Amino acid sequence: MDRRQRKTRQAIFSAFIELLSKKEYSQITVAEILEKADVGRATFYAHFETKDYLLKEFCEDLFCHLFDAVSDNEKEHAHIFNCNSKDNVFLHLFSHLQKNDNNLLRLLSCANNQLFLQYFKSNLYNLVERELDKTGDNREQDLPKSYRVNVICACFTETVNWWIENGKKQTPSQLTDYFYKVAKIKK
Amino acid sequence: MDRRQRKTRQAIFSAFIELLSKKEYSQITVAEILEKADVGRATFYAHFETKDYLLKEFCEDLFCHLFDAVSDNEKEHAHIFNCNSKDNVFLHLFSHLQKNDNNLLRLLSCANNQLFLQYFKSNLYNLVERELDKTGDNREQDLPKSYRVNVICACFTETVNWWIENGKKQTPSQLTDYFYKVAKIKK
DNA sequence: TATAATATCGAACAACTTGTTCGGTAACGA
DNA sequence: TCGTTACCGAACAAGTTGTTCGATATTATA
Repeated sequence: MDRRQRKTRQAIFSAFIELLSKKEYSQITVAEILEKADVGRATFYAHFETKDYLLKEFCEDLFCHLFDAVSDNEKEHAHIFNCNSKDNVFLHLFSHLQKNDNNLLRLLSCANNQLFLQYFKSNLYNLVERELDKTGDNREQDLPKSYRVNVICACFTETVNWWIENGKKQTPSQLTDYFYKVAKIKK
Repeated sequence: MDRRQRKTRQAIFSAFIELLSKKEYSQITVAEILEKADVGRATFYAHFETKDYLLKEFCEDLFCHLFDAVSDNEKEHAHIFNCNSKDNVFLHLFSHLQKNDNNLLRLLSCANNQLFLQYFKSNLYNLVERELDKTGDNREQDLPKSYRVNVICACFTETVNWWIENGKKQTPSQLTDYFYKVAKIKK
């Protein structure tokens, strides 16, 4: 990718983040993004078909990085973020969230949180499914597997949401503790 | 309220429901609503400040009816829907949903479901809190009460969501059973 | 360094959307 | 019956979206 393209793309993403933390997604206009990113109108549309596509690509970038980091840790027990390799995946996720990687928290706690939580949840699904398979947990309860996975995802998401809305007072390991209590997953 | 006002309001709501089940909320224009409702532009804006206010009032109408019905049942053990008064509130809610009162299911299962699930959840909060107080459940676990309530709401909402997305195969009492298993509320 | 490719600019553009205004008409409640 | 008020419809300004174009600057590459 051309350096100019990278720069433009980054400028647009940065402007977008800043605006998102101030106002609702639907209230943001392309003109505002252009001004803040200092980018021409035609250039914007050369990168993104519409504002919705900007959001989509933006979220994909964001969450891919987060979940890739977690998955890498799972496989190689060591990755770019230098986490404790013995962490379980959920503690790991909570830790990344606390470290505020990629301004993720800023987005999850703004007025647009529902939008991001949605993306967040869908990324979570595979992770939870893998975790359940690993522990053989789902056989113990007389519940459809997809139901159990969905509920656990919802619990995790709600844990993050609650944590943010209540001032982020708990540590990642406390959150993990809470989460395991309500989700009742085998350790 | 003037009969003309009632009729106009209802016409707009109906048009809105129909459009919502076909396309995304953000893609719906006021002009489309006007055409389907057969109502003048000025009239629309005499009723609702903006499209967002239309959504807000619409949701309030919708969920107030549902949750009022449930609350009434709780208090008086008999209400307009002629439900079994011995039902617990959650079974009661699932039953109403299955009966498709007020086209709620149509809305909860369309592309805009997140929009409504959000409203749904906020209405659920008080209900769950009351239920926990009644059973004294929250004292048993070493978890903040607001956290527990939020998680239970999320579980309920996710149960509904999962049920709809998987073809509504379960009965209300099965759903209640599932829900109690994952939420672990005292009966 | 020279060259070809291409990303950006900026300005203008049509099409559409939003929310308001206003005089005339019809339906309503009392 | 009569005064009130909701509705109509048409027009309107302001703002937004997405496109087009030629000119300019940056880039990768040979």
